[in-house]
Amino acid sequence: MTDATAKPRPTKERLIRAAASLFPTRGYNGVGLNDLLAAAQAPKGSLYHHFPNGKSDLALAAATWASDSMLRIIAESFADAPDFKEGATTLCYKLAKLFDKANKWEGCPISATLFEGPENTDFLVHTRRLYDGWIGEVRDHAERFGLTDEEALKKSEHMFILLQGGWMLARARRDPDIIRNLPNLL
Amino acid sequence: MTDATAKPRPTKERLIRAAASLFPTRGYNGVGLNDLLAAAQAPKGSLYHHFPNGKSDLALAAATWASDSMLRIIAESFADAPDFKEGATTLCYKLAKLFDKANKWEGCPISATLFEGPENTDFLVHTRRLYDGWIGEVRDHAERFGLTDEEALKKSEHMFILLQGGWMLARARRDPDIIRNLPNLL
DNA sequence: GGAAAGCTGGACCAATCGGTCTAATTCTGT
DNA sequence: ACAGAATTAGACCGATTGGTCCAGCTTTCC
Repeated sequence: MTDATAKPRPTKERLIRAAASLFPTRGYNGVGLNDLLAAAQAPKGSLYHHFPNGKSDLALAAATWASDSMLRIIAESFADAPDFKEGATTLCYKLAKLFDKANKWEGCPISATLFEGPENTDFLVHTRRLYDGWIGEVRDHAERFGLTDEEALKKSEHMFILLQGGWMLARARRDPDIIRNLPNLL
Repeated sequence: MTDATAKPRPTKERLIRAAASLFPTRGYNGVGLNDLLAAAQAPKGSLYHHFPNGKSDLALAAATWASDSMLRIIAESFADAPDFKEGATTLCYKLAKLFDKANKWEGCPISATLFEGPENTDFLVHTRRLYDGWIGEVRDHAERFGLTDEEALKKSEHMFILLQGGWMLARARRDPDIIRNLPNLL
């Protein structure tokens, strides 16, 4: 079946990727363990070996993994930008492209995964930390472009809000252009 | 138990109110029929009498009901406003107050209820319609204040995006002031 | 008063949920 | 080659899920 030379991804990573793919589209409670395990091609034993707390552990890990991807995209977008606004524009175009490509119309990987999970405090804290990670990454670039600390913070929070809100409207309308137009609102 | 003179709310309405209260906090899949029925103090038979398609029907009705409440809040906010920005500010303050008061930190009643429901097309269509209802209501007021059609549309979509994104950040941070500050980003 | 319609109460159902547990298997270092 | 650890495989579990169904209670209307 699988090519003998291609070594398959380790199980733990397969689980995380499957979770990061499923949770944002159907939400934490909308995805069952069976879906997860089928998508990851892993048996139940492996799940509870790698994630002793089961589903919730996996969800936290998946959200972190997805968040790291986003941090990378943010960094790439601002890396070669001449100024903040161009960086933001690049970022929005990259994200819109993801929508186009996957045609999956998933929600924000953090919000969709963590907001509707258990009332657990861990989930709330984790959500906040990951959000702040995004905002912090954008803020760093804003400061790099000469904005004062306060300006940079405001700017990055503004960017975050637009992204989250635009994401939602784009999802409902199935229209990635909404995200592409976001920088005009900055 | 209940005052004999006070006639209880009809069952159908109790179900809708319970759904509109539970779904936004825990999401469509996070709320079971048992929770719903317990909160509404109604037996299962009543649910399927009033909503033949069960949970999904109820969710659609609850989202519509919540959306109507929001439309009313929007109208009230802009009714006596001298200009668009003041109307928007009043709206944000009203919404922030809801957060303060209920201390429930629920999500947007439409997004939380409908986005993670069944893959059903009805849900998507309904989401879009309700969203457009909000945007349309704001747009009407913008036009009333003399903006051109195009300006008004842009403004109202902008407002919507800020509201959705700000709502999310406010929820994660448990900080209603984020919503109060939204008009400054317009 | 009586029949029909509207509504309620809840027993009951198959399917699925998240989770546990243990035996077998595979990997690792020596 | 071998021991011990890491990992897999999946049978199994009780609880809960959304949904069906019907007997009975009210209400309404003639």
